[in-house]
Amino acid sequence: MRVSKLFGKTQREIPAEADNLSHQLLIKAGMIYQVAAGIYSYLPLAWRVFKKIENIIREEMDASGGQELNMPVLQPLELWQETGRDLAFGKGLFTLSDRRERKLALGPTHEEIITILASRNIKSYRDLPQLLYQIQTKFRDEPRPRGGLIRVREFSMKDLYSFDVDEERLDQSYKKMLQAYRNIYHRCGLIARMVEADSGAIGGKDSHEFIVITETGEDEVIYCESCGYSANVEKAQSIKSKSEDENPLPLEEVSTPGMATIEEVSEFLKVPKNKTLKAVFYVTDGELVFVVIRGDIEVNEVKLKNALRCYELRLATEAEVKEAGIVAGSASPIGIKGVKVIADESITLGANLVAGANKPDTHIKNVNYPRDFKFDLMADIAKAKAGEGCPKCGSKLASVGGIEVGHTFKLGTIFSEKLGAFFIDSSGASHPILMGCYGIGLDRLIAASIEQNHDDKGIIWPLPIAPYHIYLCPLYLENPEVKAAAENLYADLEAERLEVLFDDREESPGVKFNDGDLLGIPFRVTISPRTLKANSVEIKRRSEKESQLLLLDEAVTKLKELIKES
RNA sequence: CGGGGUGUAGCGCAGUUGGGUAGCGCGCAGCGUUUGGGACGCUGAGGUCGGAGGUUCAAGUCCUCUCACCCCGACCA
Repeated sequence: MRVSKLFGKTQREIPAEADNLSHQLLIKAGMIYQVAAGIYSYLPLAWRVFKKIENIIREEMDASGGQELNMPVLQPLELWQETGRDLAFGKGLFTLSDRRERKLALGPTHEEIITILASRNIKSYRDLPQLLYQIQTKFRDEPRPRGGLIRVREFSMKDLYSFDVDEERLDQSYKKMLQAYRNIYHRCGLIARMVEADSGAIGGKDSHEFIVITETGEDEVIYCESCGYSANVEKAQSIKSKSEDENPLPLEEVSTPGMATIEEVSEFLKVPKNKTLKAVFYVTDGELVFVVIRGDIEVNEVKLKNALRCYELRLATEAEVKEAGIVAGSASPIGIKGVKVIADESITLGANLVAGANKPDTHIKNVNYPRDFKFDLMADIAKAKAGEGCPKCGSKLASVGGIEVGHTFKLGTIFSEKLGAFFIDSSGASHPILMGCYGIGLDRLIAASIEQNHDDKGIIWPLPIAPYHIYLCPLYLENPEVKAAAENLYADLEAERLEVLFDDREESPGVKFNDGDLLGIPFRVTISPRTLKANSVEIKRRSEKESQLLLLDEAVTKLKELIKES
């Protein structure tokens, strides 16, 4: 490909709205163009990267026994109502009506469709196991698209679904996929960390995410250096500090004028935050919920949502709290009525705590559970923090940010039961098929790869996903010798079917070098009067500083070797 | 949806306070001189000032409504 003909221009300045690194570089390199919030066009260079990633994924899926198929984007909304996932996805589901006013959804994922498909085509244990996948466009009306390709509304996902006869076989399929995923990330030049995850709207039991650690990641991983435990913060557990055992003292009301937050109360009463109780109010599917948790711990809303088995969860407004007759700032589980109370397990860690009094400007000292209050449900709804104890080994937990580039779920039988995907075993008995699902976001993989492979000059593509392998960069093209040598070398490289981007523009060396670095092509081949004097070309890896001279005659063979080795 | 911000040439911005000729840099086109890490000179093209309505002799600037985009939070590949 000749740069002079390449569709898409590099930019010297980046649009103000791009503040994420991969987003900035993709735009600066002229690889993507934003059409609307979370909707992008891919220009030829980025599209080549996309297709390479797609092929790597396809190869790995096929190698582990997957069969590729294709399912529709347009899906009847009824199907979603049948599994209740129209509610689970809520507004995230793009919906529309056809000319007969039939409701349709744009598929955000395909468990429903694939399960129906399985129910028609899998009848016997002899038909199992199956690994079925597609690489296809998904639509999700994200509340807030962001970060360029990291979070978009229209994106490409490889989604594979496994079908097995029992848990044990499901585990085997699951393991197979985990290994395929590791291969994929490795081949894309990514270091991805596998962590325990919440299964969210997809549902199911075991779930893992693959997170690429980056500076600008939107996910948080809690992990343990010593035993290797790692989990998304949404799922992570931790051992919280416990205050010293004390004998319960009698309740005592204290005046706390104007003190509403835990900080204020703890400061005012000279009591550490972990010896206070905090009240937090949520509204879930229309109902007010009172959450009690130790003052120094934050509520993990994902865990809370799971504990309540609800679709919608949000913090209650002040008005809603007031309307329920609760005194914000001094709310207390003691003597509260008419509200569902959820307690975090942390309330058992410590004695003689400070809680609200359900009276303005008043708190109560020496509150002890179970002596002083009751609740409707106790669960682990605490957010884990770095510095707390590892749930597996007790060592100190740490935290890092990253981008989720893959998610796997053991679905079990939730979909097969709802949608009637059963098989007959060898004894003639009918069972629901055990399912798993496994997703990788391709667009995000591109973004993550840039986040992990770049320098201040631009992108450094790992060879397997680079749009081209060689940046052929002649200097002083108006010099006939340079011109002839460059054209010849270009023709020879093309003849060997090497992937060459030929910068045939009459630009200054600085412009060419900078563009080459920005585009991140792995090998740069420079030809100039200087190199020709030695009858040679200069070769430089994008990832390294040093360059080397190669004889012109040997250049093609040598480059071929270098690319093969990489 | 809650909070914050921005819309003026392809990109980055000034001009809005105090209404009166549409500006700068980069990029783009032509010519010339340069050029081993984003060169310089000259000439030129490019604008519904996000949109609609209003006030005014006159609106990029004032008023009303509206749309889009970005950032922080709830969502997730």
